[in-house]
Amino acid sequence: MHNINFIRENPTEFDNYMKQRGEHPISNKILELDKVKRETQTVLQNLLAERNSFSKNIGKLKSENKDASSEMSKVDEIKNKINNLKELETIKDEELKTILSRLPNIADKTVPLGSNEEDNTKYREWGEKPGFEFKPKTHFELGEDLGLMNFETASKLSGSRFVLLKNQLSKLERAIANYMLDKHTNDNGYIEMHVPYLVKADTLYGTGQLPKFAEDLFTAGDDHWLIPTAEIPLTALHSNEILNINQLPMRVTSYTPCFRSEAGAAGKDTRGMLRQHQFTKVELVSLVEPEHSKDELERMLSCAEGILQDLHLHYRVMTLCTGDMGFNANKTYDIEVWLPGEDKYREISSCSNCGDFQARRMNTRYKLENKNIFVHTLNGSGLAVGRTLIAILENYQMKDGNIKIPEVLKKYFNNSDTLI
RNA sequence: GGAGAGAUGGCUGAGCGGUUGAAAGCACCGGUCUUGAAAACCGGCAACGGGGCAACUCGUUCGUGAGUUCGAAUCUCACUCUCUCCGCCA
Repeated sequence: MHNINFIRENPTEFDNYMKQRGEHPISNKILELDKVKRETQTVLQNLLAERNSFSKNIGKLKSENKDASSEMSKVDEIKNKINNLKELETIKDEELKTILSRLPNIADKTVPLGSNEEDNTKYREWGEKPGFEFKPKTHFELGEDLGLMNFETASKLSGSRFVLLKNQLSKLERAIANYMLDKHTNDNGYIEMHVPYLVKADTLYGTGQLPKFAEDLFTAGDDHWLIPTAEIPLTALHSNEILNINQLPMRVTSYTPCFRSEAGAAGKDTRGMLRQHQFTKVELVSLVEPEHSKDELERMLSCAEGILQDLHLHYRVMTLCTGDMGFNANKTYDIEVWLPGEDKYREISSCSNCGDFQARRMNTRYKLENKNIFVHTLNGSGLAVGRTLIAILENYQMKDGNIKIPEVLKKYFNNSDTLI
């Protein structure tokens, strides 16, 4: 949610920012609504003040056993006006909120301008593509050949975009998650959380998924929605609260399943387990003071990169351009891991600074010298577990189709060198 | 699922339908005292919004939403949540 004061003071600048994000100029409409609302509010409040003073007077007169009928009839007159203005104010306020709640965050100055992923820029890269003496297979070829990855059974149970992992692959998924959580909690200062996977619409509004992106979500009825990422419950932990400054920075992590309808992705990545309705992810979330959020984004990115480095997986970091960034973010880095089977880089983590955009929506503030200040929120995958499993399969495959186990994961496999 | 109790400021907790935005205590901030700290004492301390250059002022908010009333934290209704007991249960 945007600060209306900023729009009042910088309407043209605001429109330019929105244009970068692919929106039409709208500040005129916003300011007109804002003006009418405020004018209405001023008149309304004066009437309320008048009514209150009459009412107080009535109370006084009655306690003195005097006649108050003329005061009472005056209040009666005011009442109609009050009701009409109240209605008008509510309507204008709702119109305003409808518009504001659907506008994306403003991009940071350091974000490259652009309209789609073609315009993303490379921030850095690490490692190099592994060489193979044979043609590397895709993860689903490897998984199916090993008999440990099964799409038919999953689709029998649940339809398309689900997968069944068996035995050592199921264990690998668990080992990856454990490794990530251990690292983030032991070395990176994150507190592990076990969170609800169903949340209320209010919560999703706060983090920005609603009202605009309802079609991307699964709902379980009765105002229960399946989380598309642990970012939702983690970021909203302190919604409608005023934190003490010594609670910041707050760094939390959680390993959860994520549920996404993939509404706009028909026909995309239909083979394999790259794009599923359900996947697991270790999520990182930070709440920080405004002046620290830029540094925190770099820190978070490094925490995510650290996992890939430990796994010796080659990757590059992309700075998303204004047109490719998500709704909430003022800046986003995507980490793209190299997948030799696909012969492509694929997103395995996305780290975003949301500034105070989400904090305004969910009303999370902290107290500083008697002032209440919106926190800045950041979220990042550290990492997507399913895609990490894919990356390990494709990068650690051997000619015979067996998979080497990365050094740091061996402890979860009785120090075995290979999966089978 | 059945029966009962409750929801008030950062926390605990008072609150006859009429200066109650709300007592008191704790916490917190400032000050006095002290070599320093503690204790004691004094003072301050809700949020959001409108108007104003400002001092300031007005409005809204006592779980949420409706209603009664000239006036609601206080009365009525609905909903949500929490707690206790019983039943069921991973």
